[in-house]
Amino acid sequence: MSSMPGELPIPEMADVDLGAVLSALADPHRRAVVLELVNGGGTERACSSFPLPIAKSTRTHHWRVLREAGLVRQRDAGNGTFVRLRRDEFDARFPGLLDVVAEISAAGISTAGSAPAR
Amino acid sequence: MSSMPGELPIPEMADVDLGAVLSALADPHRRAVVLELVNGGGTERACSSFPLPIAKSTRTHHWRVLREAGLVRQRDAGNGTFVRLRRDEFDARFPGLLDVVAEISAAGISTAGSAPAR
DNA sequence: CCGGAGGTTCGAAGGTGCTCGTACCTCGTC
DNA sequence: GACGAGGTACGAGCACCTTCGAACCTCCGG
Repeated sequence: MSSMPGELPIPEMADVDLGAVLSALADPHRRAVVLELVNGGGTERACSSFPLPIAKSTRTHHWRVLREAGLVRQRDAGNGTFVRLRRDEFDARFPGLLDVVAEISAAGISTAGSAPAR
Repeated sequence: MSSMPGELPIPEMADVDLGAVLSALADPHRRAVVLELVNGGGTERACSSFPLPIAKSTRTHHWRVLREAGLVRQRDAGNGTFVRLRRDEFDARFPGLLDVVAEISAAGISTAGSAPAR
């Protein structure tokens, strides 16, 4: 439990369940967020910088789900909150999962121009 | 739409959504089944051969979910039904996903202490 | 000091998912 | 033909998920 200043509580990676992870990634909004984080290369991002077409309170809900599924770490900094993928930890516990999901999503989201088999 | 004798209707693989797949795999019972099928190497198996501790009607429900998520093909043969992974098709559309999930699950099922071969 | 942007909490509504029991069907077997 | 194993269809209960609005909080900037 990293009780660092502003750091929101997250589960021990060893306690994270694969079912919870898959459930978290099953939602389009959450998957889109994780996608951007993966493509962002481990950079920390402001929660407000994601163009999600949903209410504020719904966002808070989704951040909690992602946090409790062990996917992200969230930090409270003054007037805003920031998220960071738990890349290394997560990959150690679920090797290849993030990469595979990211690659598949990228292939499906592509501007239908370079999309292969269809 | 394979309307073969006894073949239950399944979606075109191109129409299968990643979210539906992840949802399907998020359930422990369904994941266990898929696991066994993956480890079974493409072999067809009787639906009744899975030791699921749930009611008959609940099984039917899970088979439908797996079918509609594009994961399995189901065949009605006389007094029983049989399932088969849509291995090749699925891998073409979601490369690596089954392998990754299978490997992670296998690692988690092991006696949780010994470092499994990786 | 005041306003607004960013977030959280709470409660509620609507939908979906997992579960079951019951009823019913279809084979294969005796 | 009767019976049982295997399955499906249907309805119900229950829990959870997603969504929202309203109220409230905390900062930063002017």
